[in-house]
Amino acid sequence: MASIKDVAAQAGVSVATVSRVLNSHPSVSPDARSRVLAAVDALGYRPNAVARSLRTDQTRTLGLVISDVLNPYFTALARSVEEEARALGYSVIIGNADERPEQQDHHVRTLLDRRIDGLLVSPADGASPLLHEVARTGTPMVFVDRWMPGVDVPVVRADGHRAIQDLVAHLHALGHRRLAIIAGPAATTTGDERVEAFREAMRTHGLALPDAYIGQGDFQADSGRRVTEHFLSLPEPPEIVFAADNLMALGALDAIRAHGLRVPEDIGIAAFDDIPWFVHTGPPITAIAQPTGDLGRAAVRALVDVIEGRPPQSVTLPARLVVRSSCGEPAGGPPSNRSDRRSGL
Amino acid sequence: MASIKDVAAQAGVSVATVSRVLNSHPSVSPDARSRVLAAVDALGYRPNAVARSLRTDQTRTLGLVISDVLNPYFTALARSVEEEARALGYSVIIGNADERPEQQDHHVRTLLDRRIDGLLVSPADGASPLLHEVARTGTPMVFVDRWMPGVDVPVVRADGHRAIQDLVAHLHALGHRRLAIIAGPAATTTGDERVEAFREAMRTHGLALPDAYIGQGDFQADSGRRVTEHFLSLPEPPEIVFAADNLMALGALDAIRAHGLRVPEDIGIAAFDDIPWFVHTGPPITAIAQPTGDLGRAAVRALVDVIEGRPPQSVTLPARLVVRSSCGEPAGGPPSNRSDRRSGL
DNA sequence: CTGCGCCGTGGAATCGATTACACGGATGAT
DNA sequence: ATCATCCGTGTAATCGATTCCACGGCGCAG
Repeated sequence: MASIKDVAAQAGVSVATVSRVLNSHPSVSPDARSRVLAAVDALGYRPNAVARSLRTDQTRTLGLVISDVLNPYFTALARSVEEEARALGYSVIIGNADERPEQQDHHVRTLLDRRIDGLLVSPADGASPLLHEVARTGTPMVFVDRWMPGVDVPVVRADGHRAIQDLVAHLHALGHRRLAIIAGPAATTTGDERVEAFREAMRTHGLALPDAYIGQGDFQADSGRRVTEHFLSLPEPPEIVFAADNLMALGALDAIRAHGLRVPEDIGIAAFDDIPWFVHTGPPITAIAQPTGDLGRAAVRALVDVIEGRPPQSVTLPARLVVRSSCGEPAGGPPSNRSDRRSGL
Repeated sequence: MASIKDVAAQAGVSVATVSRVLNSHPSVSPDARSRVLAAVDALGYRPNAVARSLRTDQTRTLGLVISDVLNPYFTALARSVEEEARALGYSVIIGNADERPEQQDHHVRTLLDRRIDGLLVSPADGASPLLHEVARTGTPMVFVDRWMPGVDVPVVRADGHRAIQDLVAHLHALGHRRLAIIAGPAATTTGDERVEAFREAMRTHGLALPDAYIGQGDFQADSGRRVTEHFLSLPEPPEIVFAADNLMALGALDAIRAHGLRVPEDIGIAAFDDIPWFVHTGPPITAIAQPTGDLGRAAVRALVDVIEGRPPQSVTLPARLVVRSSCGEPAGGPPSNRSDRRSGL
């Protein structure tokens, strides 16, 4: 592969001049510039980003460590992150933690070894010493979706409090009283937060939330299955199961189907995260939608602000309830939810 | 951030010795080794991968350019690719083409600029001059899922011929005669191939496949919607719509729902690609499943073979039909498909 | 006419690693 | 005792870029 030396030789100038042309430095004669450009073209020369990074101490690359690539919520996030980053002249390297703290740390370390300019993380684990260390050493970092309490880093996330209140109000209005939740890992802020918001909403509506109705999941489908099995085995099973993410909702559906039960007649279901498929499940699933696109864009902007020395901003955007029929037919009869005419994918 | 010089100073040795310890070169005294290790630990030193790559001319990184991150098939593929690569000591940088040739080329170029050791591509476009060029210059490359005819590069993919034959046989047995297909872009091999296999299977069963029943899609949900609208407006609409990927199936469902039609009573649906949600759609969708995990692993192994100078192998694995109820109840009555008890996500 | 300053350019240092080569000392063979 | 060998180590070249500094030539002002 041709190097800058080859270009310099071909153009009859020094490497310094070639570099100046390539970086559009002002003081280069039109003559030299065109000879360099011609040589670049002739040789199909492309600057070696590795060498350039070594010298300039910047890679124009962002690291994004997401909790799970198989989760449509995170891929939607990843997509908007990459798009915004590209628009700002950065590339993105994605690391998939698979909800496993060791794997998260592995990716963080690898990304740091490659000297990425900044890190976007959705921590799979509230207590990673490595991430604490990273924050302490001043590596530009922004948390997205989840965060770590006590770490002074901008956070970009959606707030589900209001939407969860709306959800419980909706369920209450439909006559449901026994509501259960499949929680995310307590080690994640989103896990905690959603349970707390749910608990609070239940209190607001004068409903009890017994411990038996709080199942411990891990944001993966299997745990949704397991917890739902448990709910169904209770002497008095819940009327509604609310899953704290879409994959656990998938698992819950698996379990319900395995028991030969019908939704919503025998048991209702709702989920945090809205995905295109929820429109077409049997029945369509009531969900809380997050503004993934805005989240991704805001996260990148905050991170780039840190990197380029501007004061960054934490951002919290509201999530919103999307009512479908998985908890019983909303008043007014047959499906008429206009927002569902297109899946938006 | 501490460099190798700092470690050398701290340990009282030269940088060469530090490097030797780090690369477990044999001739280092136990004493020096332990002093270096202590210094590394004290300083929290991590080798700069950028500098290392510049010197050794290898990055131990693979590039993966997929057609669409929002497509669960490709994220499943990406996950298995990353896993296998990690097992072999490589990292993976994912580029998302979004089914757009320019964006694909953008990522290919960026990856090459970073001097990745090898490239895994699922070409969004049959004729990218850039990819031709890359193949010609001998950059290690392997095609996965889709390929480019006439480019001499190993291909790892699933073969759907047999599964499509099985699908048409199944539909024929259910009494369906008017089958339509939503094809992928003709510029992709998978697009072409699936139509051809379908056409052949129709012929085998003595069925006609009029041009009006071949809709042109682009592997995205919107096109599935559009093509299905068209099918439904035909004087004699098809009894079954077969979508060449899962996103177009999603779009088809959107269109069918918008028309207030029921599946499978009014119209049946089947899809290429199986995803966990197909079990829970209303009704569960008959699909052709690809062995994504094996595909990803085989692709990485083939690529690493090329990189490390071993003879690589093209691999073709069979896809298989998974019958559910979206085309009508299979003989034997109510759902009893054991393979659907768990979603496998 | 002289001198100052600017412009275009090249030489060389630099980034942080790896590694070829040289060198001194110890060891073993004769 | 002598010499070859080997081991552990350090010096310095190198990878491919960027960028500081110096230098020659030219234009312009005094």
